[in-house]
Amino acid sequence: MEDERYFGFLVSDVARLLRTEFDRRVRDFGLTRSQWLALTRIYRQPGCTQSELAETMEMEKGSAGRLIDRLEKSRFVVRETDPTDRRVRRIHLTPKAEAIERSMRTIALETIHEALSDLDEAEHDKAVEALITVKARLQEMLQNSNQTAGAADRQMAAQ
Amino acid sequence: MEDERYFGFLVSDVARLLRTEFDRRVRDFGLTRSQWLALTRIYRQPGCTQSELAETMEMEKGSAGRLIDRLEKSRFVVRETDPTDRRVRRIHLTPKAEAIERSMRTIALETIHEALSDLDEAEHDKAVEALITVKARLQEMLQNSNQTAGAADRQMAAQ
DNA sequence: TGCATAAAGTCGCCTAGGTAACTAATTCCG
DNA sequence: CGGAATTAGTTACCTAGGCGACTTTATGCA
Repeated sequence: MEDERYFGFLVSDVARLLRTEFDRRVRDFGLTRSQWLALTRIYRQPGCTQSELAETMEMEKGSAGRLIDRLEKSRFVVRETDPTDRRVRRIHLTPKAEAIERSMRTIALETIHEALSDLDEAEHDKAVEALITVKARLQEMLQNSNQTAGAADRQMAAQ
Repeated sequence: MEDERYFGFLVSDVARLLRTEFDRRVRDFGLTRSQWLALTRIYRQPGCTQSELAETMEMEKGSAGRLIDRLEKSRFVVRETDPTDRRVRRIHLTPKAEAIERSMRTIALETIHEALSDLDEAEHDKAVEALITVKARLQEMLQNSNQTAGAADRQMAAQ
């Protein structure tokens, strides 16, 4: 099938395979790739709010909230209330999470290193550049379709 | 955050953004990117079995089965029994699905074209080559981790 | 000050996909 | 031939993530 060469298919396939492989390698740690991604973000931004986390992970706050639910249930994070703003819940890692942060990062680096082992440095750099370019364009596209949706809403509401 | 440059994060982000944008554009058609991907496969392989579809889509047969459930509920495909093997269910597109096949493909091409519009042809080709390479490596890695780990494997392989 | 608007989270509903256990049908082989 | 192993599919349970409605709390402005 010649659309094995289509960028859209390829990038989705690679993302899925990467996630599956990584999840297999870390299953014994009791968390998943998404959860680990969240942990690394919280690790570098301790006490962040859920909305901030959603922002840096580029996902909906509902999805981020549920991710945190699971992390909290597994005792990797705790939610703390903010004394100055009773809406927000600040996220902190537990010692348990901090203890495995390094091992998880090692596994992540090993996994990606192995996955990329057939690329030389120039090919890798080119691919990263291309992905950054495409990602930026997609973010613009999504922002636009968000705006048009919002504009339509406002029109509807005005009537 | 400097890991915006990490291949693993980038490829996942691009895949997710692409899926979200495409899903937004085709929502009015009543299906999703995954469902459309399945339709294109069935279009070129009418009467395929669910296992064959799972194979070409590189997913578990359980996931493929549920995808077909939804497509069947929306009247895009029908399951037919095979007279020579009562286990299998052969999938066919309905006229409704065939009618929108072309429009969906157009939207897919437009979406990916727009997403890639900041890459020149050489950059695009390089990126596709890199993704093909990485995908092949990941498939090998997954195949290996599928095999039950341990010395038994190496014994098997040695024979 | 008071009210409208915006922001932070939560929840319900949806699709998507993996894993594992299970049934039914078929094939393989002694 | 008959029993074991394989294959096709379904199902239950899990995580992940989008979308929208909703509540609670803050903020901004007349």
